[in-house]
Amino acid sequence: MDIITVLKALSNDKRLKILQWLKEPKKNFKSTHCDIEKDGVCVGLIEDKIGLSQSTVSQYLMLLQQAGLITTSRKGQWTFCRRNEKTIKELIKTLEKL
Amino acid sequence: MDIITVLKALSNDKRLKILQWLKEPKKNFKSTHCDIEKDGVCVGLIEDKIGLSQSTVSQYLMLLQQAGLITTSRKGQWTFCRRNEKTIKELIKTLEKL
DNA sequence: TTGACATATCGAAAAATCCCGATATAATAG
DNA sequence: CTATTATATCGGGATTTTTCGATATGTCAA
Repeated sequence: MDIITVLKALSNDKRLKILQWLKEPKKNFKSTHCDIEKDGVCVGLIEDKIGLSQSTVSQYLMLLQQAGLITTSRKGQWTFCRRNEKTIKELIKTLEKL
Repeated sequence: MDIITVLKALSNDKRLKILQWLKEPKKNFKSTHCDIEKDGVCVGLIEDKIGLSQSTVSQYLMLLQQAGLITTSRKGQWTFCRRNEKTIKELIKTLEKL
């Protein structure tokens, strides 16, 4: 985990929002075509909710992924996202020692 | 505490370094003219150590202060800095709930 | 009050971030 | 194979961040 990369990724209210939403995917997203609990949240659902362009969301998710804050998995035509609690815990541990 | 302001302030390795140094002022700074333990660390000591211009350091400290991460107090010609543990704890709490 | 030291503020160049629309790619339905 | 849907990537304009040198301000000592 690169602490600066992680902190930068979090330093944006839209990206922070995404991470918050992904904490409780079922509560925050509704899908007709997939099981959010099981699969995760697909990119399109985030796009619909956040009020940013498709390309921006795609780039933000890539950023969050590179920081290790989310993981993504492609299933057919969809890319599913979940939080990566490991990095979030690591971040908190690092900040506690800071 | 504005979480985005705090995260932005932390998202820079020099500023993070300053905050780390201020965790153990006595270990990280030597002063001839003041009692670090009692007064805090004066701006000049940070300037000497960090390898940035005086103006940049002054601005970074202002930024950290505005984020609530440090407090400063003027004593005579010196400005002394200390960590503000309150905000750091608040940040950690917020991230734990995130 | 004048000089020396400590710090703050100003103005700006360079780099990074934010965010978009257009376009590319990948997968599926028909 | 082709159109449609989902996502990724490219190129770029606008804004913010990074960092500096120059200058201003504030304080003390002589």
